[in-house]
Amino acid sequence: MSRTSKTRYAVLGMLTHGPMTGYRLREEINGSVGHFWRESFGQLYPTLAQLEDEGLVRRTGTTRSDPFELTDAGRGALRTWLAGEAESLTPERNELLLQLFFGREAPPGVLQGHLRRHWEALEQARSRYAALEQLVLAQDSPDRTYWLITVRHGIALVDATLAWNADASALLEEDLP
Amino acid sequence: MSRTSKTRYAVLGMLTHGPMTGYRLREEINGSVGHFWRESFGQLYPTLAQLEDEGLVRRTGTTRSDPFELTDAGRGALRTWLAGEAESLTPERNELLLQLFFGREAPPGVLQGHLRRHWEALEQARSRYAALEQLVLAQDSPDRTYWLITVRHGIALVDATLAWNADASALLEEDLP
DNA sequence: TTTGCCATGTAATTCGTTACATGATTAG
DNA sequence: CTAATCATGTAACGAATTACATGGCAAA
Repeated sequence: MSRTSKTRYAVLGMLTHGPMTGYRLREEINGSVGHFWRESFGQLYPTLAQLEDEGLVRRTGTTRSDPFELTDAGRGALRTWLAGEAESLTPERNELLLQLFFGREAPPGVLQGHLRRHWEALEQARSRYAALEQLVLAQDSPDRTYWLITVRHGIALVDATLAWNADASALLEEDLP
Repeated sequence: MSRTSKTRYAVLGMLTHGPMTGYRLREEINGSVGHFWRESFGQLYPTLAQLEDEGLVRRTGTTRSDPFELTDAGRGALRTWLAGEAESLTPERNELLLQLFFGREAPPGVLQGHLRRHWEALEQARSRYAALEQLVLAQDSPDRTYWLITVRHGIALVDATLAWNADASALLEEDLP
């Protein structure tokens, strides 16, 4: 868990793409950076209210469903965060790895099964990334390079994990006799 | 955040290596699987107490500082978990990627700086993994293969991330003019 | 007119970390 | 004797998800 929430920067950042309602904001976030950053309403709305209080964000109109836009202060806060160093992420808990680590206790075969299912999930993720990459490459936006970089990250990790998965399966096989 | 805590399985699993106190347990966990699973005392002790209540774990002696050992029920619970499918992990939030995604708003040069520092951290992680791998390879334990698999996972991810980092830097350079 | 989507919010709950407090034992 | 390490626990806090509740509006 992060020491302090970064939800605000996801919001401020997305609003550089134009005014949006909270609802839309969440769709955009989970749609575009969903592979490494997701937001829930329970997190989003309180954050949005706080940003409004702090004057980093304002409604473009007067009704409750008018979209929000970035204020100058908001853009400033975003740039300050961008210039700062990201908190190094604490190692993520990986349940599959934990199972493998204690694999000696597992009935024979189940680990291979786990790896096979994991492989299939990875393959699916791989195709989603491939499609997303094509989409980004077809873009003509000043953001294109930045978006491409984040997609390539996902691809790099999935490919590495696929290779590892195959390696792990082979190691398990060798170990059987 | 995971739906239900898996701390208990880290504990039960570690106790297959022999009786241990809570203190020791935490050292062992953070030492051996620390690259993908860490525990804090605030999490560990209550979990241990609960496991004792459920009869999955018992003190080897009568004093407060006697180590815990696995009961038959505990080993059974561990095996049941091992046979089941791991919860698929929700995509981890990655602050650096978020910064890169909104990179258009960043002052020129800072992103390259972020990537360079990230590179250096990765290099350090890489050497730690290399050392750990040698350690595991030198082992002669029935667990060796399983341990190796988890170390290789770390290596695969770090290597992939290093390659991506270089790629990202290059993309940013191209984008400058 | 009713189904579904857009939109906003809150409450309950869970997970987890950090900080704090305490005491026993051991090494110097 | 005293500092470090081993050992146990709790309290405070924060992040985040899930579920729930509400209402407007548009299309079928």
